[in-house]
Amino acid sequence: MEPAGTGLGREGERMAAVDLSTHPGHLARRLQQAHSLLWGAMVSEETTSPQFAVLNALLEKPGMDQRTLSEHVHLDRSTIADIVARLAGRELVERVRDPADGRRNVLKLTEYGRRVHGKLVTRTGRMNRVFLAPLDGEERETLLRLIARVAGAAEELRG
Amino acid sequence: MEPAGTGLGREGERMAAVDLSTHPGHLARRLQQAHSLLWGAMVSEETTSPQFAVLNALLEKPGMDQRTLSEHVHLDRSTIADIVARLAGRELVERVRDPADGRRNVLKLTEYGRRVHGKLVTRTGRMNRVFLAPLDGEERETLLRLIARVAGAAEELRG
DNA sequence: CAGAAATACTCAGCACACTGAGCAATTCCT
DNA sequence: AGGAATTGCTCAGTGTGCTGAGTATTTCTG
Repeated sequence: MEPAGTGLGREGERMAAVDLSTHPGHLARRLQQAHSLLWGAMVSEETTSPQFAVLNALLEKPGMDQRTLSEHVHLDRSTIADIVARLAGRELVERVRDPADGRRNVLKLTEYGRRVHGKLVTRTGRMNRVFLAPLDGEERETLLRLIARVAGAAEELRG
Repeated sequence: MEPAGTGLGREGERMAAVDLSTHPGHLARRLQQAHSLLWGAMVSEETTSPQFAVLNALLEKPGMDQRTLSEHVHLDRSTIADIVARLAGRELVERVRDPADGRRNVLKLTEYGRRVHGKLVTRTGRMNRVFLAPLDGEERETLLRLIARVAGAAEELRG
């Protein structure tokens, strides 16, 4: 299965360097980085992609608390707190303490937040077409499906 | 080509929420995050995946300066400086001013750095098998190839 | 050879993303 | 009802990753 898998170099080489282009983690980082650069150029410099994910989730399910939101967009509770604080500071999101349960922050989009989301949806569609331009329709679908499968499985490993 | 592409909601909905699982950027972030979690559990808590990429590049081409290194691993010059500083602090990497060109830092692995790299290579192989376990052999190859194509093309867009 | 351009790096500032510790509020159990 | 466990959030600390400004060194040009 592995022709020269362990990478025993010739002569006195102790351990050969590895080809990073076969490492999914390295590729994932490059992909994410390339995406975030393109996002800044084609979608928005103010609102980042994770921020958009939060806006989108809150449009779909207003009234969520931060924990539920964090599960929804697959982000850490602390990270969500940071992002929500920034969005609240920019008046895109309204965050109020739940009077019925004093632990929770109840989150909703503001009218302005809905407007911004709408604008970003359009631009995001354009950007995704450019981003995936090197692939044909079937390849695009395959890529998204395979990433979702690997990411989903890895996320399962630690609830 | 797009059955209901623009997402015009029924009734008075202004702009429907989007399905993030069709957004490569969101999936890329999840993939990277899941990977980094698994890395911490299966490979190393001290040495991160980008740090390993740097060690690996320096094993392959000792004597590089930071700029060359940054192109090699697709990381920013500032980010490389941070990472190299951490690795140098842990005595994994030797960083000396080039006497022939006082602008450059010449970088090399220490003997200790080579030992650490060797240990990580083995563990990284194990981890990658677990990470990609949900896919069969052909799917793995496809996933890596498609990511590399999209990332490479996007990196081209801005030299 | 002196000034200008290019190169390599550093530094500050911001955003994301995690862990672990701690606080406050609620719920559960006796 | 009262103490324990759970839940939701915040805060501090670390690492990754970018931009933009600034510094030092080398190279290019007149």
